[in-house]
Amino acid sequence: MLDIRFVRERADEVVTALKKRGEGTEILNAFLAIESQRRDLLKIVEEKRQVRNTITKEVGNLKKQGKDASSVLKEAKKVSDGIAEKEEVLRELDRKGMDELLLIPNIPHESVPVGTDESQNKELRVWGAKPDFSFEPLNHWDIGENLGILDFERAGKIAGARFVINKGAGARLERALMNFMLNVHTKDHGYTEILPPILVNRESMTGTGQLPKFEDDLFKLSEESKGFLLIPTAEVPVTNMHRQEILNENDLPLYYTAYTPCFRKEAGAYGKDTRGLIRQHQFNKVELVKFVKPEGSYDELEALTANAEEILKRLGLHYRVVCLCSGDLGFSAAKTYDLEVWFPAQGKFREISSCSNFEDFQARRAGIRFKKPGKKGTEFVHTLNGSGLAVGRTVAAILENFQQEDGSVIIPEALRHSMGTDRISKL
RNA sequence: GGAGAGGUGGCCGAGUGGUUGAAGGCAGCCGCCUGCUAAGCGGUUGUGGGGGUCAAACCUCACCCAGGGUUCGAAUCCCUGCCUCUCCGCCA
Repeated sequence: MLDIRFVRERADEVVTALKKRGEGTEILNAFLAIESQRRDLLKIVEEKRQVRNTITKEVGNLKKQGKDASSVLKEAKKVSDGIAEKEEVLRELDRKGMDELLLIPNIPHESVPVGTDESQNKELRVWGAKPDFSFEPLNHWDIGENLGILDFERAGKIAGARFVINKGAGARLERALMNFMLNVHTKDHGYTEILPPILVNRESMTGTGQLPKFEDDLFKLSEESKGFLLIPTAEVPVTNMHRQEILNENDLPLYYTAYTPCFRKEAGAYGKDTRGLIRQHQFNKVELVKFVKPEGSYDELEALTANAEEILKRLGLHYRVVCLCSGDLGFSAAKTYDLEVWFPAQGKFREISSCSNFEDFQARRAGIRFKKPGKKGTEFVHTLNGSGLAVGRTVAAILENFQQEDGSVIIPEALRHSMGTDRISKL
C-alpha cells in the first residue's frame, strides 16, 4: 500500500509509475475522488465531535454538582443528532477509499528498466556454462519417469493435474535439497529458520499483497473450515509474523528462512507448462525474508539475491540474473531480480527464484514499524524476500543438467552425502 | 464439540456510564541530592489522523482485542467475531 498522503499530494508520480507498469489510472482517480470527499467529511465530523465533547463535559459537571442539566441536555441531543449518520458515511468512504488504495501497485524503483513485458527484462550476469551433451537431452519429466522417481500419472489419480509424487531417490533428492538450502542459509548466511503455519487468515494475505487483488490465484478453505487460505509462498506467514508490531531499531535487520509447501491455483496458466515440475499446484520452496531499515534496503536486496545465487553455484547449475522491467514487476515489488536456471531440453532459462525489495509497501499494509530510541514516532521497515530456492524446479534442473546418456543422473557434490550416492540410476 | 473465566499503555495492574489517554507499581529518560550499598527526591515517557509551523511549539479528532449497537456522553452497558486460560469430550 502506498502512503495516502503521498498519493494525494504527488498523484502525478503515481500516474507515472502506473504508466511504467502499463496500467491505467482509473483506480487512482477513483481513489482520489473518494479521498477528497472523505477528507471534507472528516473535517466536518471532527468539528461536530469537538462541539459535542465540550457540551457533554458540561453535562457531566452540572450533574456532578447536582444541578439541573436538562436545558444543556437538550442542546447536547441536538448536536449529537446527525453525527451518527455522518460517521456512517465517513466509515463507508474510509472503506471504499481503502479498497481502491489496496489495488494500487507499488512504485517501481528508479533503477528498474522501463518495459512492457518480460522480453524487456535486463540480463545482468550469467554464471556457469551450458552443459555439453553428446546426445539429445531429455525433459526432466521423462528422466524422472524413466528412473521411477517421479510419478505424474498416479499423482493425477490421487489429486489431479499439476501434482507429482516423488518416489525413492526422487523423494530423497527433494528432501536433501530442502535441507541443503536451509543449512546454507542458516549456517553460512545468518538467517533464522522458521517453520510457519501454511494456512493463514485474510489479514495476512492482505498484509503481503496477495489480497484483495489476487484472490483467484489462492486455494481457500470453506467458511465452515474458518475460511483459511493456503499460502502461495512462505513470504506470507513469515512477513506477517511481525504484522502490527513496533520493532526496536536494534532488532533490525531480521533475516528469516523458511521451508514450506506452497499452493497455487495457476488459474491463468491453462496450457502453460502442463508437463513436468515447473508449474505445480503444490510445491516446496525455501524462502528468504528480510526486515530491514529503509536506508540500506537495496544493499540488502543485492545480498539476498547473492544468498539465493549461492545455492545454484554450489549445485553447479548454470543460471543468469535478470532485473525485471517495470511491466513485468509484481504488484507489491519496487524492484525484482529473477534467477533463471538453464533447462537444456527446453533450451532456455526458467525462473527458479525471484528476489524483491518491497520497500515499505508491505510494511504499511501490515503495520510493521520500528522505533528509533530517543526519537519520536515510528518508521515503516522495508521488507524483502526471495526464493532460496524453489525446490521442485531445482530437482527439475538437476535432472536435466546432469543427465547422462545411459539415463542416469549425476548428483551434485553438495548433495552426495545426504543422498548417500553420487548418481541416480534405474533400478 | 460442551461449560466457565478473561482480553486495559513497554511490562504488571486499578478502573463498571461523566475533565480517564487512562490511578498505582515496574522499566526507560532528564535533573537534583548523597562519601555507603542495583539507595533517596522531583519531573518526564503511547500510537495514528487532520490543522498549524521553515522547523518546532501549539490546536484538534480517534484509539483501553476487533467490528457494530445503546446513550447527551462508554475502557465501563448490549450484540457479534477473534484470541488466551481452566474443566469435560474427542484426537495426531
